[in-house]
Amino acid sequence: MAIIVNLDVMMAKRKISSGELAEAVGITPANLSILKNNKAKAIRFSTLCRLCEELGCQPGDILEYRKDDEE
Amino acid sequence: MAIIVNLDVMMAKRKISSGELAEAVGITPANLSILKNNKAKAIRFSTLCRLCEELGCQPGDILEYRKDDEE
DNA sequence: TATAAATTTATCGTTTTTCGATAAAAAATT
DNA sequence: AATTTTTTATCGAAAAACGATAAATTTATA
Repeated sequence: MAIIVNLDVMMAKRKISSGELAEAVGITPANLSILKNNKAKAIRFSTLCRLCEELGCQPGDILEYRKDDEE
Repeated sequence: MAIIVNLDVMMAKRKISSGELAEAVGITPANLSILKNNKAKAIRFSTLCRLCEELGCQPGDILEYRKDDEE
């Protein structure tokens, strides 16, 4: 099982690029990429907060719990 | 704005105590308490994962983005 | 109400991980 | 093909989780 970071969906909805989102959220594009591609092992609430704010969404729209055998 | 950790709701639904949940998830009751009472500033996906697994829920059931003026 | 149990708070040390800065590689766009 | 965007990688510093532990507080119970 794992936690999946699903930023792409909301980014597509808001029509915002990685560069723009990184800029808006205040993290480097490199770090956003790590988050976006499930390379991160944790997240600060401050970062999650700014992501939700910028994307106008809830943590549940970004984070997903998935069992190994699912999907 | 802030990220709110809302474990109580799911714990009540599953009728599980803090002690039991800590035990099941594999963290100390002290650390679960910190998480549960919004004293944590970040969370490891491995911990969030085990919480979701044990409570049979999604991250969205536990984490909430809330604007300062709301609620 | 007194006692016991559960939960919360606090501190310390260690380990983990974010995150910035940066550069290079890869991919996508024009 | 050239440019832009995104991803990957590395390094170091700062932040924070987390365990262990103990004390304080709250809650439950006899």
